[in-house]
This record gives sequence, structure tokens and C-alpha cells, in this order.
Amino acid sequence: MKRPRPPSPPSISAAAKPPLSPPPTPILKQKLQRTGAPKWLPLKLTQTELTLPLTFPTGQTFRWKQTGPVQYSGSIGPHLVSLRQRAGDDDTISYCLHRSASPKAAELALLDFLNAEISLAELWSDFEIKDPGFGEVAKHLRGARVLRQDPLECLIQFLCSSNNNIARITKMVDFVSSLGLYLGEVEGFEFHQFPSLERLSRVSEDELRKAGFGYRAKYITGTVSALQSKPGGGDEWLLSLRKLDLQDAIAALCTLPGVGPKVAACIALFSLDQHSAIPVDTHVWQIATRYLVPDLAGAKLTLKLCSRVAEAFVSKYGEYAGWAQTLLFIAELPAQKALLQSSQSIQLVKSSEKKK
DNA sequence: GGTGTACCTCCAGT
DNA sequence: AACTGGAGGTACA
Repeated sequence: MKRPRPPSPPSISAAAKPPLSPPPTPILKQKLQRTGAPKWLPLKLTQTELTLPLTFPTGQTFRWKQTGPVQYSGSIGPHLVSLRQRAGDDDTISYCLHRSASPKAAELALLDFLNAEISLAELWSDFEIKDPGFGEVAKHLRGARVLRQDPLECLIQFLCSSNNNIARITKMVDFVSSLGLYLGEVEGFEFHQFPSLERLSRVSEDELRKAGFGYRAKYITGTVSALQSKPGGGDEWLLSLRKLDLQDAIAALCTLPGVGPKVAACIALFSLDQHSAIPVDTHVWQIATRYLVPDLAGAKLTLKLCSRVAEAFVSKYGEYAGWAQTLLFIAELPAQKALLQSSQSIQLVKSSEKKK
């Protein structure tokens, strides 16, 4: 599918743009389908509870696009939605439904997708009690929220993410998305409903390889096939993982080809209500060895040590450790780090040195 | 159990 | 202008 020129993101550093960065310039300025003035409605979330640039371009999803200065658009089920917040002092967030047949259902789906029942303010005040250092970072990164994505959509996205970079992951996810029902266009970006399992099963490994998936092509076809063989269907099976303990959910996910501990943790945290899941990658490893488990500093990131790190996060922050990890991860992204530079990241270093 | 390596492709850095 | 090293890892020996 067509998409704007990627601002040549070398790595995840491009994932977190500064909050007020200009929107990407679409290559094709197509006819704007203004079949009527778009209606912007207020969302029942303040900026304390949701900051768009700290939630959407942080590696949780590769399906949402920046369609304005502080505006992101994407699909949730059959609904095409835009979210925006004013750059000024206005604390509210607005949403816009594009050609929605059912505004009521769309709003509910949106609130569900945003994990709106979970109070970030409550979570963070709890984290701050458990760790004053967290509060120092958090007060500069308000509204960094964990999404509640569709499990299949999340699974396929992170299947694409292994040993890969943001630019290519996005390209691959765009390809998969393009197989789904077309929903509309916003600011030059075309949006599709995520394809069903049945639709995905009609894509061959060869087609995926031709589309540039490399060895991940067989992960996709293998996982789709494995899901289809589940009694009751793959969608139901994935949804059922929401009711399991974290360990069981992770173990179940890891039976799928291409899903290892890292990918499983991402799926668990971003789509399966497993709020204590900790996706341990090199960044989290850096944070942990500097801040949580300094005695492990310098060690190599092995499977065993990954679980040590995850345990450290959970014992420090508790049931919602994944949400705490998300904030610290964002703080670690180069773009955010620059903003925090003079103040709080130094605090992090100091407090970790104190512990030694 | 802990280690090493191949695996697709793109691309920034030499 | 080639070339190499990595990139939110996983599978397999």
C-alpha cells in the first residue's frame, strides 16, 4: 500500500517523535473524502490519562498513522477513527469517526481499545510510592498508556517484528493490512480493517516472501495454520488466553511458530490483559541493569536473565508492572531522552548509582 | 540449561 | 562504490 515517505527511521529512535513534531508529508495528496464536515467529539479521557504521542508511536502498534500535528488515525475492528488533542492548554482529547455505521459501537470499541477503564493516575501514584524514581520520570511523560489491541492483529504485527527494524516492520504490517476490507483514507493514508484469519489463510508463504517478509513468511503461514486448527477457532483460542495466568498465556503463545518469549510478552501485554508481562529487549535490559538489578550489569542477555529482569520488574511494581515498564521504556527512547536530558534521566542514573 | 549460528531484507555507517 | 553490522528474535543443533 502507499504510504508517506518514511522519515528514514534508522531504528526505534524514530518510534517516538517529539510530541509536537510536524505530520509526515503524504506522497499522494488524494481527494479528501469530505462527504460532510468531520464531526469531532470529546473523549472521556484527559491528557493525564492519554497522551497520543506517548502512546501510539512507541512500538505498541504499527498500524496507526500520524495524520496531523497531534493526530493519529487507525482502525479498530470495522471502525476508522482519528484521535487528536490540541497543542494548547486544552486538556481534552477528541475523536472523529469516518463513515461509521454505528457511532455508539465505535465509541465503545475505542474506549475498550484505549483500556479506558484503567486509571493511569492511580497506577502511577502507586508506582511512585513503590519507587520515587519512577515519579521523577513519570511527571514528564504523562499519559503514556498501554493499548488493548485485538489479539490476532497484535500477534501478526509482532511476528513481523523479530530481528527487524521499525521501517520494515511497518511496511510488512501495511502489506498484511491491505488484505483486509478497505475502510477509507485520512490525509493520504489508506486504512483497512485487519484481515480475518480466514483471509490470512489464503496467503501463501511464497507471496509473503515476494512481499519482503523473508524468513518471517513461514512464521505467518505456520501460525495462521496452527490457529485455524484450534478447536472453536483461532480467534476464540486467542481470546481465551485473556483468562489465563501470565505464565500459561506465554507458554501457549510460544507454541506458535515464530513466537518466542519476547514476542509472546508483547502480545500478552498489548492485547491479552496480561498487565504484568514484561517484554525484555535490549532497551529494557539497559534500564534494568542500570536501575533495577545493577548486579547484572555487563552480563549477556540470556533467556534466564530475561526472566530475572521480568521478575525484578514485577517485584518492584506489582500486578501492573508492564505498564511501569512501558513508561520507563519510552523514557529510554532517544527522542524522549533528549527532552528529559537536563532533569530526570539524570535522576535515574543517580539513584541507580546510589544503590551500588 | 547455557551457547552458538543461520535466517530475509533493508539501510546507515564506513 | 562496495561492504559490513544491526535491527524490539526465533529455531535448532
